[in-house]
Amino acid sequence: MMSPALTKNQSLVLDTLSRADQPISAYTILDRLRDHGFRAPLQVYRALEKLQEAGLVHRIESINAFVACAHRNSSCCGGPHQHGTVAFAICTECGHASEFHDHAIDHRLAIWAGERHFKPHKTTIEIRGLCETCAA
Amino acid sequence: MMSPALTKNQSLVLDTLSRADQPISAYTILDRLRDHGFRAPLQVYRALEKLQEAGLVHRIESINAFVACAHRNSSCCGGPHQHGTVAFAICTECGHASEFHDHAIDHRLAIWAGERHFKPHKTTIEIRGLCETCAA
DNA sequence: TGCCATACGTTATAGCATAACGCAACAAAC
DNA sequence: GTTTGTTGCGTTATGCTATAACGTATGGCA
Repeated sequence: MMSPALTKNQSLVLDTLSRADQPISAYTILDRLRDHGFRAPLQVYRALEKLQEAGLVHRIESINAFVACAHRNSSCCGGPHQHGTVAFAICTECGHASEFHDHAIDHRLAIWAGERHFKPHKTTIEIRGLCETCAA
Repeated sequence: MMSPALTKNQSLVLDTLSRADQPISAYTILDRLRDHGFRAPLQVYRALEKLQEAGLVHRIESINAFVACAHRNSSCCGGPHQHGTVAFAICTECGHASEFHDHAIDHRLAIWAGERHFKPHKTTIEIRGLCETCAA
């Protein structure tokens, strides 16, 4: 379970995501790292791929954006990165995304898959709508 | 709740999706309708937008593809298009997508949203993995 | 008839993602 | 210490996905 240390590019991308207050696109990351020598999209996408594998970054499919894992330093759900499916609630007004986990949902999905002998690899759960502030 | 009849373009797009045995991209739809006079992506996207509003077509976010609603002629879940959130299990090997619904999951998501005063607009649930046939 | 809403067709452009090439750094095997 | 394999890096080019902005056409209705 020992992961290699992050490379320079991977650290830069993760830092950029950590500093963002909402999910941002790969091209936004690229723009924010031009001063650090980034020139091409692949530099971003390659780093993102590794960070996702390490569970440090999540991709939000419905908006083509990326976000640092909100729990990468916590011990919830049995320890870092031991948790189940990641879910997001994304405000379409302010762009903020809340990450959460729900074991009951995981369980229901596991039951559905088990009954049909479907082997899940990656599950996406995303709610788009208005956060409390923006709905008011 | 009376929807206007589909336009010619909308019918062509829906027919194309109904004939496909798996989700297909907007550009694939475009290619399959060139013989019917389609020339530009917007002709497809505009039809897809209306079909989605009518609940006849679903977009699968994780693969940027579209599929005809599997239940558009059924009376499950209290009648046509009265059902809750649509979920998909997509086989990354053969491309097939199974549409399903789970009220328990809907309920859990509703609870999460309610506690945080989040107003859901559209919810995405997608499991990518291997179907029984492809996993064997 | 005039107005309005909706759909349509076209061109252009924006935004997201990967293929394919070669090079560099580093560690394990010999 | 050289070979070899793996991983990451940089660059160019390309492909796929989606929408902006314009004008036209159609049909309902006052």
